[in-house]
Amino acid sequence: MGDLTERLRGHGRRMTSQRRVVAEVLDGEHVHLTADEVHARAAERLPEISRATVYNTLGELVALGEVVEVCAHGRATRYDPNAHDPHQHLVCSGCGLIRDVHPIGDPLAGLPAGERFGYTVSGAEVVYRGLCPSCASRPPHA
Amino acid sequence: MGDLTERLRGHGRRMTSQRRVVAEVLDGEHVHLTADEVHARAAERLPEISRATVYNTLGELVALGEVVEVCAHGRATRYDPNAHDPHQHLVCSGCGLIRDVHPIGDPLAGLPAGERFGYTVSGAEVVYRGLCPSCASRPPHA
DNA sequence: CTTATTGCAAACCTTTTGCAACCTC
DNA sequence: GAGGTTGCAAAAGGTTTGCAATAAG
Repeated sequence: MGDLTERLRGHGRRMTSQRRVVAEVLDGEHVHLTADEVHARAAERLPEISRATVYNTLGELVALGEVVEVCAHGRATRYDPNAHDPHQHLVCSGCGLIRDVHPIGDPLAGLPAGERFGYTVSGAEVVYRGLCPSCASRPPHA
Repeated sequence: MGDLTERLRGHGRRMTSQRRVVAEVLDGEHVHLTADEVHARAAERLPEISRATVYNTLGELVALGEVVEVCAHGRATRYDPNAHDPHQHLVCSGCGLIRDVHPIGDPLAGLPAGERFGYTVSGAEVVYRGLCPSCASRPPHA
């Protein structure tokens, strides 16, 4: 999978230790980290790395299509390094836990030409909402 | 359609001029306004209305299921008053223009039991991405 | 009257920006 | 060396919060 590092270089970017570390953090944890979490993990290996650089690098990776932004209603944006495996997200309305899921069929198929209003449609992001097992068993009293 | 006003009262809320004005703004414009735009339009009729109150009211309407939050990658959250007509969104990657669209079939049907990981899945939000006619005709040079 | 609701202003959090120093090619 | 990158620190949104004043039921 990984080697975002290689891909960054392949796109004409200079290879710096900061970019390497950010790429390693993303390759290592296949979860959906926030920019701040990426920064924290990166800082364990490269203490002086700045938040700005983490944002820069994440932005580049997103622009290159190597990482996907997952927008989390209100909260901080999360970054999904699993960009090469087409998938969607199942988000718990209770605790926010995100799981990767693989729906059947092409989501684009559901949008007929008559509903495209002249747009050149290139993709579809689906967010399934529900309660994870642990939130479902514990009613949202509080 | 509208009358969010009635529904707010129906949910045991006190009826205030602020809530009425916010509801009217949403009922009137079936576009996807940001909280700030709602505040601006509301202030035309009720100059002293505060941003905090607009946020409060929008939050209540969302909690009551009368309005849907549309999260706009990075930019400010937009509010969709068209909550009673099940639909999805087609977003222009160039300028951010949002259109309501009605896909064929139930989006939930694409997620088989084996991909639900024990979640109680209750809904699906789909964001179709593409370029609107005007952005498609003008290459993203700049 | 009771207490939900408001307005104000300050606090918060996430993300962006300006710029000199730095390091990769 | 040249210029892409970085770190810092400040600024910029967008949204939330605390609390006294206000007004709905």
